[in-house]
Amino acid sequence: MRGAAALAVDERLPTPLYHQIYLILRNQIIDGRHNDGDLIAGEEDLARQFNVSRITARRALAELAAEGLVVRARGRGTRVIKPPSAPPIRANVEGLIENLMAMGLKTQVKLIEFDYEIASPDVARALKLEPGAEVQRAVRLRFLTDGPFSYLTTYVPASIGRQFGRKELEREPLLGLLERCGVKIGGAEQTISATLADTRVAPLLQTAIGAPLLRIVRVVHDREGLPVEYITGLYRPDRYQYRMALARVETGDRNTWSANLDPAEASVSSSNREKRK
Amino acid sequence: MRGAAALAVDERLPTPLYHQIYLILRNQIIDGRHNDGDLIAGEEDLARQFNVSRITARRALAELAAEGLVVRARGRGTRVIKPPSAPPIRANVEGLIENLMAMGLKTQVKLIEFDYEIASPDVARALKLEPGAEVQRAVRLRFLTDGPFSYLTTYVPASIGRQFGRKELEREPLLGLLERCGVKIGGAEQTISATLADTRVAPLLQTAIGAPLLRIVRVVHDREGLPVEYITGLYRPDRYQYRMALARVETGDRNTWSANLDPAEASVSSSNREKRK
DNA sequence: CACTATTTGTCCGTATGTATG
DNA sequence: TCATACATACGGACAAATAGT
Repeated sequence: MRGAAALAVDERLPTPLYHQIYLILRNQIIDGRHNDGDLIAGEEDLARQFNVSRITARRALAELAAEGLVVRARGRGTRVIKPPSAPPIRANVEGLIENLMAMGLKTQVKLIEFDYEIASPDVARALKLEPGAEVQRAVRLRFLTDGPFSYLTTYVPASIGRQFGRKELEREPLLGLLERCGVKIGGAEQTISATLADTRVAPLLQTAIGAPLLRIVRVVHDREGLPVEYITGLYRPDRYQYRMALARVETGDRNTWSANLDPAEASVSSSNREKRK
Repeated sequence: MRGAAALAVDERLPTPLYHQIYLILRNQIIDGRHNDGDLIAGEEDLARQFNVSRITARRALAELAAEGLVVRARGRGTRVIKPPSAPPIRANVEGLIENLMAMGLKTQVKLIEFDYEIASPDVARALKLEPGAEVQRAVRLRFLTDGPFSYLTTYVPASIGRQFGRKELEREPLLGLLERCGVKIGGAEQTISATLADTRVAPLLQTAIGAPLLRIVRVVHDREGLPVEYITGLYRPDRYQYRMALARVETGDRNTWSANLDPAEASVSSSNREKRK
């Protein structure tokens, strides 16, 4: 009895009802709960389901139609249009760090901001600098053929950053620049999370304000464990996803679980779907 | 010249202006751009920055204050209140799959829905079942001490799922149940992405509609490569983050990059911050 | 070819929320 | 606080296209 699960919208929220419903339906379609051409609930049905007026339900469907997720026709109902499969173009690399390099080489970059500034508390802590130390800060946009997919803010200790400038950053991946500065990169730690697009990044990433973004914060360190780069990346989830394979590894006689990241790769999907007319 | 970057709100969006501004300020505070007790822009300043009226700016600040992110006092301005550091409690496990098991054992689970149904197209494809095959579907909420942090929807082929029921699902992690059914788990593939909380999951995760969520879609397969479980998990990013360490590995004489996930772990942070009064 | 049921498209009037000055 | 403008949401009514009998 799936339909019995209480679907509800909340009138007290700042978001309009029609948009709440739109989001739910959109999720259902993207999650693959329908086949291409499937008939979905009409205006009257939706209105009953969500306990709203027909006009409100109608507007939610209109938003879906404006985005091209459904087609509507009088007397025929509302039908789901599945995107032309949008097969994820995967970077054919193995290994995560190699992948990071390959990404830097295969995509186009635009340098948005570049300056030297006093490290903010969080940045200083991550790079293990004393408060007040200077860092090089760069904001870059990364492009795929069909548009921007990532917004990267990088911090490098000024001592290292002085050895290259704007032009190098626009041409080469930062990891490569660091290596050429004599930094022996040992590894990295990263945290994957999610945020919303605010008014600064939304226009740059050509997405809507309040759209979900994948957020990856990474600290790269050299072989001595000294941090050399602090980067936070915001990614459009429709164009970039983090893919990895987990393999079970038997360790000795105990029936313990251990794991290993085997063929790890970030997949870049090229969906050309647009937001909000 | 960081402040010069054009901050703007979009009037064409369905979200009210005051709420857009609220989200921006909230992000800035959470991202650590201020220290505890820092003074932030007042009503007049905000109104100028975002090109809105003072009342609108005021309301954004009022929402922040209601959430406890700032304190406001006449004549003293608006000051940031940093959450009590909220140190992420890390699961002390090594290895990703082991981690998945440990998570299942250490956290509380509530079974929301449980039924058998015909596999939707995407589920059938992921589990390599022919269209129309039956699957066991379970929706679970996972709790930390301070509240829910993940919403999990799992699909298991009915042939396997018939061997356990509701009670087992509430007590044991699904991976353990599968093992006891004779399934030899070989590994998994997962994709990490981001979405928005819709009206179904938002109340369950005790978060706002439209809040960002980490989304992990995973297919677990046995040693023959046959899929045995399809799971999509939605996670509150303030309570659950995906942490991993990347290590550079020298492979032979070529100066190539290879990578390995070494001490991988998911960190669970216990922030007790509440949303929307 | 009706006739009908269904479903979308369009219109009205009204009440409330949002935002400005 | 007030007046104004616009968006949101409701209920109801009718027209137009489609599919089935």
